[in-house]
Amino acid sequence: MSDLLERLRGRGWRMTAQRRVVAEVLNGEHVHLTADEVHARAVAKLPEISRATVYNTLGELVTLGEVLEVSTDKRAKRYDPNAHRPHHHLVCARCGAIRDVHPTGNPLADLPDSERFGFTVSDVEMTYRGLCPNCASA
Amino acid sequence: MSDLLERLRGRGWRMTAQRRVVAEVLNGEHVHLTADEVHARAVAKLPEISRATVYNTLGELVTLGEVLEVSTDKRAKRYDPNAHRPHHHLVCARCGAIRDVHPTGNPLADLPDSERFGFTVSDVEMTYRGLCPNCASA
DNA sequence: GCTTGACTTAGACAAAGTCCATTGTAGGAT
DNA sequence: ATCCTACAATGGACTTTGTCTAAGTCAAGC
Repeated sequence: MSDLLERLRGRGWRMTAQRRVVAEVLNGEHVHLTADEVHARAVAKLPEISRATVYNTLGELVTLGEVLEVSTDKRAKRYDPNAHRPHHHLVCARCGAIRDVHPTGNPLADLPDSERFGFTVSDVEMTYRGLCPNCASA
Repeated sequence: MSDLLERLRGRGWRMTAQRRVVAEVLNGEHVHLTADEVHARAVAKLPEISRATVYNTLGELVTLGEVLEVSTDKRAKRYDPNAHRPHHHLVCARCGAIRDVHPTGNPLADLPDSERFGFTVSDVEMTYRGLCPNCASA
């Protein structure tokens, strides 16, 4: 976590209380929070932080590649602090719980040229859907 | 297209002018429209149709499995009338163009049990990202 | 300890979608 | 053919998620 702050400082980031708090929230719990949840947790640590700042900071972290935006749920973007190991997601269709997963195989190779329509394909994002143990038993 | 209307009627759907128009819009163009675009096209055919009705009808079509919700873009849901042949999506990172694609392989089999966390996994959604020929040459 | 430009703030604004009370109507019953 | 009624549509207020702006604040270099 302090390494994250180090990296950011190394990139010429001006370190402010607000940015530190946002970075701490993301590093603290390895879950996938929405911007609003990040804001709520940030407010708990620094009451006067504003919504705009949280949005700005999240946006900067995404630009810097320190955090990923995930949109498994169609309501709000979620932020994934685990940006350094590529991975996909497994989402509970009922409660929305998200886990990081690492499928085998190379999905990029599974898209034949004839299915590329001239696109330069650079990335795949896979979202597995199902029911988590809790929701399945309910 | 009339088969869509037939199927719906067969399922006890009450057929109204509004629903017919929405179904026609979706069947007419095999592109991925946002709810607002559907609404705009529906208004062209039936000026007094309301936004809420379009949203309701789209939601019902999704529930009935006649149409898929796609959220490749994080702004708005898009609706994919091609619900009967399973497929994935290829999205241009710059202009947002979407194509349906059919990768080879079975991505569900690529998720080992150890990566399922007790979930009952039923579905995968793959989004390939890249640049379309137009945007790549620009 | 100043200065300065980057950062933060609050609140207005915007886009996408939902809710609800009221009005309308499809389709079965008569 | 007409009537009934449950289901559907309407429109406008509301909510959620996110962006923008003008003015104030402060981290860091000197």
